[in-house]
Amino acid sequence: MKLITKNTDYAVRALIYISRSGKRIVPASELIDALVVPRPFLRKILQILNKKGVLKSYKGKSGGFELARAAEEISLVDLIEIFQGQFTLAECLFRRKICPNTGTCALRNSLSVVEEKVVEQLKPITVKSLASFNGR
Amino acid sequence: MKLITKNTDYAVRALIYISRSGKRIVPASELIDALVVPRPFLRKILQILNKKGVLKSYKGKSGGFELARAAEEISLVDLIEIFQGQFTLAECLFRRKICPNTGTCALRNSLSVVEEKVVEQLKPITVKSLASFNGR
DNA sequence: TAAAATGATACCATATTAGTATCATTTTGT
DNA sequence: ACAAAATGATACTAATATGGTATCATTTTA
Repeated sequence: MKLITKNTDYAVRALIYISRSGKRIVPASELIDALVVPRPFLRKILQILNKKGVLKSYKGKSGGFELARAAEEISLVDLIEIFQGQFTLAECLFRRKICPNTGTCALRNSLSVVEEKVVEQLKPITVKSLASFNGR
Repeated sequence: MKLITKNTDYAVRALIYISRSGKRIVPASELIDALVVPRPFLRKILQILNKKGVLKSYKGKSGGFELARAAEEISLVDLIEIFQGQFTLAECLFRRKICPNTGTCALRNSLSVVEEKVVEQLKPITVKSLASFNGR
């Protein structure tokens, strides 16, 4: 199972790049060149990040994108939830009357704990921490 | 994002049922009745569990399935890896020359730590622990 | 005022997940 | 012996999610 899809992956890379570039407004074209990512796909991703309040966009000639909030306020969980949806367990299928032990499903209960732990692990991973990871 | 797909989900339920039934050999038909799960889908799942050494099958008239190992030796990670593949990060796309910071990718490094933690969380969740969860 | 940017949106291709269908083979209870 | 009750093997279909394209409209500013 994949923890991260390409949407999220590209989003992270783009955000790291923007973060490292200082407070500049970075146009999509520059990101596409730097990251070697398919143009229309990245453009779509940037638009979503804009709508979700992660990036702020500027139209027009010397427009582009900047971080809408501080790099340390953008966590990996945020991005995963934007592109891959909220963490969920298996759908517990009550409609189909599964779960003979009505009410308290063993699997459900165990997984919701795991879920919390996963989020807890991912939360401190931010654009800031990733950007400053290796000097470069 | 979904931590568990239906394959895994049904597999878990089936294993719990078999575990609770004592050391009996349980036929697929009984599982299908009890769990209200689509017959050919569950049959396929059971066959996979047999091939992977989680269940042991018995053909013929009063045949069926029993656990191939102790319930406490069957962990949720095993099942997830059988039906959803090994935990992986995003593919890091070296072929396409992404990752300007060659060698040590910030995202990759951070995620492999997370990955280990997730597995660590899932490991103690076994068929045994799930089966004995709520008395019934 | 044209160039360089983003916004909106609709579309397509592929992979994964979920589920179905069919027939062969084995075993065993009567 | 043999039919019934089980699993094995395998091929197919449907739905959804993922990954990616393409096009045109709108905005801004050098």
